[in-house]
Parts: sequence; structure tokens; C-alpha cells
Amino acid sequence: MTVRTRFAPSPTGQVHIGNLRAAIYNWLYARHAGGQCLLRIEDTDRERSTPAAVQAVLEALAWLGLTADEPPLYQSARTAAHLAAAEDLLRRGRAYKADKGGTGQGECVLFRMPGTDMHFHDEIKGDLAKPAADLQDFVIVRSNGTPVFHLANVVDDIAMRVTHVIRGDDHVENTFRHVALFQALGAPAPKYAHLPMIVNAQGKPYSKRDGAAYVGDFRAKGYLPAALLNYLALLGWSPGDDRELLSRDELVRLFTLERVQSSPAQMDPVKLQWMNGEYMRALPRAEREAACRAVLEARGLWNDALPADYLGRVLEVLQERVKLFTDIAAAGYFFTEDYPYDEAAVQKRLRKPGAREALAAARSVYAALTDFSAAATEKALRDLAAARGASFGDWVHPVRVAVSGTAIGPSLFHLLEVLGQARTVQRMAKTLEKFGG
RNA sequence: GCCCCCAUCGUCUAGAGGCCCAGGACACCAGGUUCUCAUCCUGGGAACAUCGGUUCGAAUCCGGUUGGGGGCGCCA
Repeated sequence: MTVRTRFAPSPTGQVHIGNLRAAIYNWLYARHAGGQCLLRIEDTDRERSTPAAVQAVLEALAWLGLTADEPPLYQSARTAAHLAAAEDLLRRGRAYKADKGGTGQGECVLFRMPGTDMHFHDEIKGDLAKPAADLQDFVIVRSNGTPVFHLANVVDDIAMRVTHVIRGDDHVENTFRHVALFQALGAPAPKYAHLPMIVNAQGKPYSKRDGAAYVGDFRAKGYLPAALLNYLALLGWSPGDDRELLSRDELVRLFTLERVQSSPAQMDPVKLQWMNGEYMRALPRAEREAACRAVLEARGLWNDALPADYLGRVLEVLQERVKLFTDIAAAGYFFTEDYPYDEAAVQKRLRKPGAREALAAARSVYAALTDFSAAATEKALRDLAAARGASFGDWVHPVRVAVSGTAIGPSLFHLLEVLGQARTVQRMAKTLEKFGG
């Protein structure tokens, strides 16, 4: 029997990383087993489901390359099948009508639990059991005639021939009901695997308040989908050896449910960022440039007047300082003359005694250079420092702050080479004017 | 309140009775390189929640305790 898994989100908002991880595991498991991974949109809650949320799900999955093997099934279109199943259960005495709780809302349909102790094997948690006394009958069709989640979920899993249900921990208790439903409907129950939650530093469910929590957040921040996929795959699972940087193909090859952790995992944004940096380094130059350009354009920093290879040269100089695409924005001074001055840097490097004199001297020398290569500007500044008997750093720092507004950045002389002589000298003059007094 | 689950460095984890006075990664600290930052190199601190049992031997098996989490809807 070929493995068929499914990701079944309810489109009521953004896609949370917990749900995304469930999607990843479903996808990896199906691919690993040579089976199919399906998508079912559980949009039966008409109040909360929105087309925008459906779109968010589709986009998130596409971004990560988690393609489904069959067209998505919209649960809202399956009401007739759900109701037919309820009729069938009613006819066979496995369900009954009642005014539950005497609320006066009218009669709903309740599923009759078998009245025996129940158990099932969870691929992650092991054998789980529940005594009959704790298993109450439950509503499968509301008094307004609409099917309830449990019924719809099971009926659709049967229709989609799902063999493995890989979902969040919060469904563990529901599983007893679902297994009973499968049995009553005469279908074999699938295998179940319940994933522990992703928690925050306090051990509580990771949420929006803890930082980026939705797929769109990571995308907007400039994370690479492959890095997020790798990180999330490793949050609660490991291949068993010491490797952590794993390609999509390697993940598919190595993934097994047996190695999924049964305890909650804490989201670590710092490690994600490190991992993203690793992927960023390995990224083909053209792709990195395209993504960085998009960020610059979005922030109004892109300048068509700059040479075609300019961005490439900037990234060459910046090297591994760009861990996220959005990091390029911190080096905005490469792209605009209207760069901000960091107050602390100005205080420390320009207001220092002798700093402005050094800057003025450097400006004169730089204005006169005929060769403005990194080697030439460095030699010129070293010669100046030596001649004045000052430390090299006392000359480097004022220049850096003058041309970039900040105390941190790439190798100064490579930075100057990219900026070019005209802009360098002009910026130094502007800075002297601004802080000269 | 009732039911269920979980418990190795700060974090993610390796570990399925002796290979473990517990390994890797991120983070952190110190040193080196250096014009700052980042990178890189070297070194360092850092954990089996607790109590008892089984065993020649326990991080690994069993039980209690403590701590954490989840579930108890005509939501999904």
C-alpha cells in the first residue's frame, strides 16, 4: 500500500510555523516512502475561513517547495458526503439525534462511542489508551445541519485514502474519537503521528508575541526557504548523526517518524539566523543579487544611475556580513548620499581630539590620488599615519564614519574602492562641514 | 477538578544497560588574525530534574515525587 499523507490546515489566518512544520513532516514522510502528500483545506468554519487565508496557505507551501501531489480538496465542497456518512451512521444505529444539553437549539446528531476501552498506536508517542468511561458520545452534525470537524475530517481522510495522519499534539485526544469513527464507517484507521509543540523561551506555545511566527514573517525578513525548511525539519527531529545542514533531498532520504522527538522543542531564532547565513553563502551570486535588489527597491534605496555591476561589487565587499537579504539595508550608505550618521559613532570617532584634522588631511590626500584602488588608498592612509606618528586606527575610524555614517562595516579600503574617488572625497568634505565646528 | 503526554549543556539534539566522569551544533567566554564589524583559527565553561528499585553495571528499564505541556465546545 502506498503511503498517502495530508496537510489539512484551516484557513483562518497566517500559516504558523507549527503548522508549517507539520506540513514539512507530512511532505518529507510521503516523499521518503515514495508516496503522495495531499493538501486539504479545512474551510468548514464559514465565519473564520477567508479566501486570503487560503491564498496564504498556498503561497507558503509554494515558497517552501512543498508541492502537493494532487489538487487540493476543499472541505466546504464535501458537505453532502459528510452528511451522507452521518445518515449512514444514523441508519445503522451508530449515531442518534438528540437535543444535547437541552439547549433548545434543536436536535443535533451524536456519534455513539462503542462503549469499550480504546487504544491506538502513535508512531511518535507509542501506545495510547483511554477507558470507555472517558469516551463520551459527541456531536457530528450540528442542529443547523452542518457537519462537525471530526466527521468531516474522517470522511475526507477515507475519501482521500490517507494512510498516515501526521498532525499537531493538540489532536491526540481527538484521535480516539476518530479511530471509532473509522471503525463505524467500516474503514481501516490510518497510522497516527502526533507532533509535539513548538514553544517559546518560557515553554509556552510559540506565538506572534515571541517574534516571527508566521511563514510570511520569515519571508519578509529575507530568510531563504531552504534554510527555514532545514531549520524546522531539525526542530524536533534529527537524522541521528551530527549533520545539521541538510538539503531537501537529504532530508527526504533521511526522514523517519521514529526519530521525531516526543518532547516539545523551543524555537531558537538565533540558530535559524546562523543557518540562513550558511545557506546565503552557498547561494549562487545571481540569486543573491536579485533578492538584495528587491529589498533595496522596496526601501527606496535602489538607484538606476549606479553601474550595472555595482550591487555585485557591494556584495563582494560585504561578504558574509549579509546573513539575511534584509541585512543589505544596513549597508544603505552604498546606495545613497543621504545616509544617516550613527550618533555614538560620531561621538567616538569624529569628536575625538585630532579626528577632524586627520579627516581633513586624508581628504586632501585622497582628492589628489590618481589611483583609487583599495591598495592605493590604504597605502596613502598608512603613510599619513606614519608621518604624523599616529596609530593607523586613529585615521581609519574617522574616515569610515565620514563615508558611511557608521563605525562598523567591511574593510574600509575595499569600501572606498566601491564608492569611488569622487563620492569618497565629497562625503569626507560634507562630513567635515557637518561636524567641523 | 478530571484525563493524557513530556523531562540530557542556556537552546536544538546524539545516546535504545557497559563504547559516556556523556558527543555535535547554535549561543556564550577567553586568546589569535585584524582598520571596526563579520568571517576564520585555537582553547574554555556548560547537562543526564529528583528519590527509590531492578542489575555485576543505568542517561538508557520500573515506580514515586517535582516541574512543564496538552485536552476536556453544536471551534478546528
